Amino acid sequence: MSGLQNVRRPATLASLAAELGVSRTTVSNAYNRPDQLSAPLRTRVLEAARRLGYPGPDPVARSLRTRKAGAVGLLLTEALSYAFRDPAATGFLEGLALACEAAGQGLLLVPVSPEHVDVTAVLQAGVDGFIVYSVREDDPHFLAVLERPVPTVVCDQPHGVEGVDRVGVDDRAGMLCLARHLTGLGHRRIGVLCMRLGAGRYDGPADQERQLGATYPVQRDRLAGLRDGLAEVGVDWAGVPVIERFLHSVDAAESAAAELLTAHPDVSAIVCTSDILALGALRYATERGLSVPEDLTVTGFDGVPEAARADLTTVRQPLLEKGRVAGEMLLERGERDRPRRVTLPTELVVGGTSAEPRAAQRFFSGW
Amino acid sequence: MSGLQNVRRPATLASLAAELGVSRTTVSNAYNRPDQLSAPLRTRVLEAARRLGYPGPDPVARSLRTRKAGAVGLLLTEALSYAFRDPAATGFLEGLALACEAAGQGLLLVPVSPEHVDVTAVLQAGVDGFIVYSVREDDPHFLAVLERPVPTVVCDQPHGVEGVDRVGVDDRAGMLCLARHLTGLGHRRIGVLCMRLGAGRYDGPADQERQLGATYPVQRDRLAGLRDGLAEVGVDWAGVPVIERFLHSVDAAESAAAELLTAHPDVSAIVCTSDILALGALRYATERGLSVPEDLTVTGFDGVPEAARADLTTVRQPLLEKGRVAGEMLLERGERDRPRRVTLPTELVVGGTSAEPRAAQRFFSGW
DNA sequence: TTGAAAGCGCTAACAG
DNA sequence: CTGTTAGCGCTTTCAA
Repeated sequence: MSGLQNVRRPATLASLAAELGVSRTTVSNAYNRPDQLSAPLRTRVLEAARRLGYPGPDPVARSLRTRKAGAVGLLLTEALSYAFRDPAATGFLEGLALACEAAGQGLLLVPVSPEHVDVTAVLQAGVDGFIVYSVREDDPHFLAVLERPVPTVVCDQPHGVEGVDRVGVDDRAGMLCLARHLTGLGHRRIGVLCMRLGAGRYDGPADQERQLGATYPVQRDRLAGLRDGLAEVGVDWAGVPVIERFLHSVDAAESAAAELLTAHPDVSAIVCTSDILALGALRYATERGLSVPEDLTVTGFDGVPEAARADLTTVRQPLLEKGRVAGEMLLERGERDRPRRVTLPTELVVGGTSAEPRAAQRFFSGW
Repeated sequence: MSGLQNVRRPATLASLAAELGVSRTTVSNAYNRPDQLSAPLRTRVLEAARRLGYPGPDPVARSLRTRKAGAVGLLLTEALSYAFRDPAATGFLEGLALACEAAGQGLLLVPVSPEHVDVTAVLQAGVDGFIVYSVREDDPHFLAVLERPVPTVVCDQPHGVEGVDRVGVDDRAGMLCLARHLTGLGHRRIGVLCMRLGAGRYDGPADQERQLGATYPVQRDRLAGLRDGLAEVGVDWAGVPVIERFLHSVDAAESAAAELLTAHPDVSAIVCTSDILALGALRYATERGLSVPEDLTVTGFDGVPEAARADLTTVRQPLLEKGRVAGEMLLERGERDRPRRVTLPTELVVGGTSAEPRAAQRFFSGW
């Protein structure tokens, strides 16, 4: 626990009222309903407040009374600081912040450590609702959020939670589109880099069983979209190597690319389930002396700014928009009869990192 | 009752106690002081809680009673969404988030619109303290923070506020160091791009008067450091053109660079008071067909990741560290006798965007 | 080990 | 326009 100590509160609404010889209501009204008292009296109250160093009604006491906290809680699957590091998260959060701003609501980043499961922070958060960003289906923090009697909006994952609104994109369709782009170019020998598929720390090849057991629907769907696309040209998914990384970072992806190409030197394209992973694959290619796209095609997913700068072939999703919609869904007043599901469109962005495979690679295409 | 998701609070501590036929204290203890009651009784309480859908003590009521909110407020000078867009802010926030995480404290982003001044959000925030990130000296939101009877830590600016801790870097010394690097290379005709200097929206040249009246100490100091460095080689500051931009973006900086070079085509170096501005200057140079550093030297300040990627000559400051220190200063237990001032070191990073000016440019150096 | 009592600081009817 | 009356839901001495 931190030792953050509040400085002693100098004055309260009651003490101010006593000082002035008026009722507490009057002081309260001076702040909350200026039209309920005479202007001169109000001025007198406010002036006395300044003199006594009274900063206005205590926010927590007001929240208790009015039953609203004026803030939205944000639950991330990762450590809090991740929010500021992953560009896809950053884009989402910028949109969310925009929505909060517009509604005059605060945004409370709830501190959860992915290491020690500790739900108290979720239970402790003084918020009017939660935004849950891309967490595992069985995340205990998420389960705690569901306990709280406040509205919740999920972004991306998990899917289909009863009574909870959700905004996301069609990951499967997006990836299918990308897959067709690659098969159209002639790629048949494809390797995959994906993000974590389950709760435990695991780095390495993800076999079919592991893929099917994934508790991250987004990853599951992106892989499924690729599988669909490859199936269309007769490529058996069982033969497609998938390398998984627990950490979502460029460094981790670089090692994953190394692992993939060492075990399968004949792949002509590396499909990554995120742009960050693709950036790692690109870096590995550069260090290995492979030129992209001549020697190797690399693709991503998300469409983050860094990807655009690297001219990456990817599937772009409207990150900022997704954040804004999530915020609006939560903050929108009015009755919701039933949970809403919003799916935003994706767009294939063909950059300079994908091209036809070399003739030699195509030659062996009956993989 | 499918009290799954909606706004109605299903049960309270009191109702649970009544249901079980025990006192409220006992239920409270079951959550907060497990050692104060028998294990079986505690189990009975917790089980009943689950059955009745009681999510544990209401956080707001608890906060009122215990006088701690479990969260830290963050005040930014800009719109909330800016926090996720400016890489310097992002680095700071990542560090701050790390500190909050470690202390189990939430981080509440306080919604302030730079347009309409509305202090209510600051007064409304249920937090145990504030971090103020780089705001104007006379920012009304900041003044409201000072009213609140909670500890406050300022990052960067404003300077020297009574009774308030501060963490920052020595902007003036950092810029002096950079200035010497440039004068050492032989630059004498220097133009400057700087961030906003005052409250009002202004874009254009900033004369000496405007510079002196700046309400952003960081900008003031960075300019002063440059002035000092130029004075050492006899360059009169009065002749150094400074172009100011209200918006801190690459686009804005690009137009500022255009403005500068149009009015002063003979400058051999553009010194920018931030990396973002420098990135804009670089872009302008590229579009104009100028090669950097052959035709033009460009420098930044901050040392954000994007700057490193662009191999920018800049002054690096420990952004993440700054955030962490700010958080720790606020959350640290123990009495503080007097306000603490922490100044973190800066480091000159010589990249590929600075070099000796062309001979022709040097020729006119008696500017 | 448990309970009774006393508020934390404020807002919202409802009267006057 | 102003005051009176009730709590919001919880924690915390202090006794039993």
